[in-house]
Order: sequence, then C-alpha cells, then structure tokens
Amino acid sequence: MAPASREEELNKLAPELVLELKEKKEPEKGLPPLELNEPLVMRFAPNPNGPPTIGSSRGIVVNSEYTKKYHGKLIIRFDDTDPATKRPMLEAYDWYLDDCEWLGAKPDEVVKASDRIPLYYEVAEELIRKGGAYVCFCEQDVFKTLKDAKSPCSHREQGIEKNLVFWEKMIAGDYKEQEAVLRIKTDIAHKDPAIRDWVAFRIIKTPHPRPQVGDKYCAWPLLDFEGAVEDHLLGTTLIIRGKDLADSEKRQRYVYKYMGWTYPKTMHWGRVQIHEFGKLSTSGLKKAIADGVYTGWDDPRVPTIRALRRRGIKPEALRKFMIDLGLGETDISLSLDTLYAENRKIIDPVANRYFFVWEPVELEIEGAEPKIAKAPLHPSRGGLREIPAGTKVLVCKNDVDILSAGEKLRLKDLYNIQITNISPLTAKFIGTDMELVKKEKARIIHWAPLDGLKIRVLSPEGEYIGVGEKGIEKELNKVVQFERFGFVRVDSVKDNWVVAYFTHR
RNA sequence: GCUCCGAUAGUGUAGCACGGCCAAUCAUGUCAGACUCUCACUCUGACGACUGGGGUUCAAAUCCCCAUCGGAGCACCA
Repeated sequence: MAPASREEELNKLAPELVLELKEKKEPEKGLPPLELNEPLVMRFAPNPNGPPTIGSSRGIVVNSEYTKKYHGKLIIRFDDTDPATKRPMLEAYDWYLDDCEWLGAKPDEVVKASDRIPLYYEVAEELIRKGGAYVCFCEQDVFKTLKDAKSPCSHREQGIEKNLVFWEKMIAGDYKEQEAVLRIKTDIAHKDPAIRDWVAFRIIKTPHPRPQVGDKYCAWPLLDFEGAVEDHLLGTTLIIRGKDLADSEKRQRYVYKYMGWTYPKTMHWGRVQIHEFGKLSTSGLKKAIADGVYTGWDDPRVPTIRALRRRGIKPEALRKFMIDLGLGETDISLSLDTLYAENRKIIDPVANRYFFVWEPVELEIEGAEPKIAKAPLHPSRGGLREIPAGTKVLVCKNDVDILSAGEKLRLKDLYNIQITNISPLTAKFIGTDMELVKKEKARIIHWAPLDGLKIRVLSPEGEYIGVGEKGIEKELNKVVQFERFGFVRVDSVKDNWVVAYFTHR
C-alpha cells in the first residue's frame, strides 16, 4: 500500500493515530533537552593562559544556552592553579569576560580558583583526617612503577597523624618542588590505572602571575582536586566537559564519597578540530605570536574569538553554529563554511556594497566623457553611492587576464565598453544601455576611480592590496560587501589608507 | 601494556534509552536552473550516508557479540 493511501485508510479507521504519527516526527532542534529535578547551575571553567578560542566558544555558548533555557545560573570559573607550566595570562581574564559578554553569555558569577586556595586546604585536611589522602614522598617514576604493579607505596599507610604533620609542612613551604605531593587514596588495584591514587596537590614555588596572589602559596591543587571541590562549593548541578576529562569523574568521585557530597550530572563532548586552523594549541599560538608569525591574538589567521570578532563574525552566527553542533561524543573535524553561511544570512541584508579593485590595472577608455556613476548602496534597500569615473579607471588583474581584444564588457553601474588593446589596456565607449548585457550576455565587471582610497584587506589566506571607491571610509567598524570579492569589516582608516579584515565570501 | 569512549551523505547533525512510523531529518557543500547591472542574497531541482561480519526477531540505523577504524586517559598540565 502506498504511504498516501495507507494514511487515508488509517484516517478512516483511527483518526487519532494519524495525528500522533504527525506529531512524533517533529525533531527537537539544537541541544538535547535536559531532565531536571533541581535548579540548574552550570559552570564554564577555562584556564586563562590565553584568550578564548573558537573551541572555548562552544563551552561558553552551550553552557549559556542551557542556563538561559532552563533559567539556571551560569558561572565562569578560572582554573588558574598552575603558575608554572600553564601559566595564566593576566590580560586573559578580562578577555574571557569580554568575549563571553559579546557572545551573549554574561556569567552570573565569576570565580578565580587562585583566590580560593585556603578553601581547598580545608578540604584537603579533612580528607587526611578521614584517611582519604596521604602525603607521598615517592619520586615520580618510582610511584609509577608501583602503581603499574598495583602496589601501594610505603607512605600510603603511614597514619593520619604523620600525614597531618607532613601536610602542614607542605603548605608552609618546608619542602622543595618535587619533594612531596598529596595523594587521594582511591584503590591502588583499580583495573583502570588512571584512577589509582592520584595527585591532589604539588609544590610550585613559581609565584602566581596575579599580584593579589603572588607567592602566597606553594602547595597548588591539580585540576581534578580543584575542580572537584569547586563544583561542590559552587553548587554545580550539571557539568559538560570534554571527553578527555571523562576520567576526572571517576577520580573525583572518591573525594565526593569521602566528603559525603553528591556528584553533579555530567555530559561529554568530543574533540573539535577545525579544517581551516588545524591543530593549534594555546601554547603553540603563544609561541608563534612571540616569534612574529602572527601579528597578535586577533590576527585573522588565528582561531580566537577575538580574531573572529575583528573579521566581522556576528555573535548570533557563532552561537547558532555551536548550538547546531549538538553534544556528540564523537570527535569532529569541521569546516567554518557553515559558520560563514550563518553569518552571511545575518550581514547580507544590512551590509552596504562598494567596489574594491585588487591588483589594479589601469584602463583607458576612448570616447567617454567623465561621468559620475550612481550605484545602489544595497541591492534591495534604498540609497545610492556616487563614484566619479574619468577617462581612465582601475580594474582587477583577474578580469584583465581572461580578456581578449574586441570583447565587449559592462562596467557595472557605468557604461559599456569594447576592448581595443590589452597591453596597455584600452577600450572604447560603446553605449550605456543594458541591452548589451541582456542580449549579448556580456560580462559585468566592477571598477574603481584612479584617485580612490588605498585599501588593504587582511584575510586568513594573506593580504590583498588595491583601490576602492570613496565612501568606504565612512563604514569604520562596519561590515560591508566588496562586490565580487566578499564581505569585510572596515577596521581602520588613517593616512588615506583603509585596512579591512576579510569576513568571508 | 592496562582502561575508557565513539562510528549515519564531502562536512556537521536528527533518529538509537521504549526495534516496525526510516525507501533515514535538517543544515552546509557540490552541480544545474531561475532571479539579479556582484561570482552576494533569494528561489527551484539534483547529488549524497546507517564501518564490516555474525546473532536475536515476523521485523534491526536502533538490541547482543566479534572485527575494523578513530579518539582519549594512565602527568607533581589544564
């Protein structure tokens, strides 16, 4: 039976079933719905060792989307507990807050772990008293060998009193780096080696970059401990984290069990790799910027939110892009095309159009009088721009390269010409009507006046230098479309030069 | 070596907890056409996927097992 007639038949027999059929087909768009039996509290927890990247934006957007949707609370927590190897950048704290706000994800609460070290010390001490943690003096490789053999080290059962003494000495700074750590007692024979007696605190004598903290502490918690305590203290009810941190939950649950706390719900997502940027770590970027490979954290070739902003990507586009990715545990490798398509839908209706000629070539037109072209600022909204054309104009080298003598062309919004010579490039005026384009299918190219504005466009693929029509300088900080080139954001105007950042085609 | 995940079109995603509504959704992409004084936008159409093999079942993308492939953890990084 054909589906149509089947439905008809069913309609006769049981109309209510047809309705049900239609209803169930409607899919839930975007993020999966949450089943909540308590108020939602979520946190986004970056290490501010660089500015937020496109990857960070996924965390920011998804957390904020859920807390908005379910009237929850959004916390940003800076996990800045490593003053040495992943040293925080002082400026990055504000960059995060700024980019969050730009993304429409202003947090309800901001917490810096480096302000809260004493709280972690309290929990550590309690854990020691409960017999859930011990100070270990084993060298790293010695402990690893024991751990791999599922054997406890001699410090594991040294007793609570001793541990308390050692711990006091640890936080007092009596030990050197590498000399002692505080371990959480889990199950030394756990089948998963990643879980066995993990380190909660180590000694770092490098001062913290924040002047408020400086050299106040030399026993610093590791992520698993700091995160475990904070998630409880902050009342987090749902954690979304990367799959790479999935084992954290198994480790942290030991702390929660000792302390009698309830572990939050968790969700995970896979790694994201972006075709256009490849594998770039924050530390790798930092080095490349220091080496002068990139001009800074907002260089258009760099995968930071700041760079995207500078290029004219709108926050709504980035949000939608990230939400549509959903919450898969699969590692994904994606292209920014979808983001660009999303952004284009937003900017196309509002971006004014201008001519920009890159790699300009002079074209002399015989028989034409100087004229002022009147071109629409936008194809469907009102407004005209005026572009003066002399007996010479500039055209793109790309267009010239495929030209042959005798060819007829339309200079957009100006008039028709016929090429008389390629080098030097000359043409003659052959009229103004559109018949040429309509009937003879002549190509239409854009152009720029000889005395136009000098323009530099910075794009991920490199730099374009050329000339654009006057008026572009009035679009500072706006996104416009350079016709037949693409969208750009006008970044600066000075000394007769306009610098624009390429958005996308 | 040990331990965890995951696998739907080029890309991303829906469907998978409760097997039949799936001849598999949506977006993006590509191609073709329409519109247009832009190679933009918009519109129309086409293309394109359940990793493989077994099993359970009347029925499997969905449940089970194995294989393959991919990712991650086993740090005094986050």
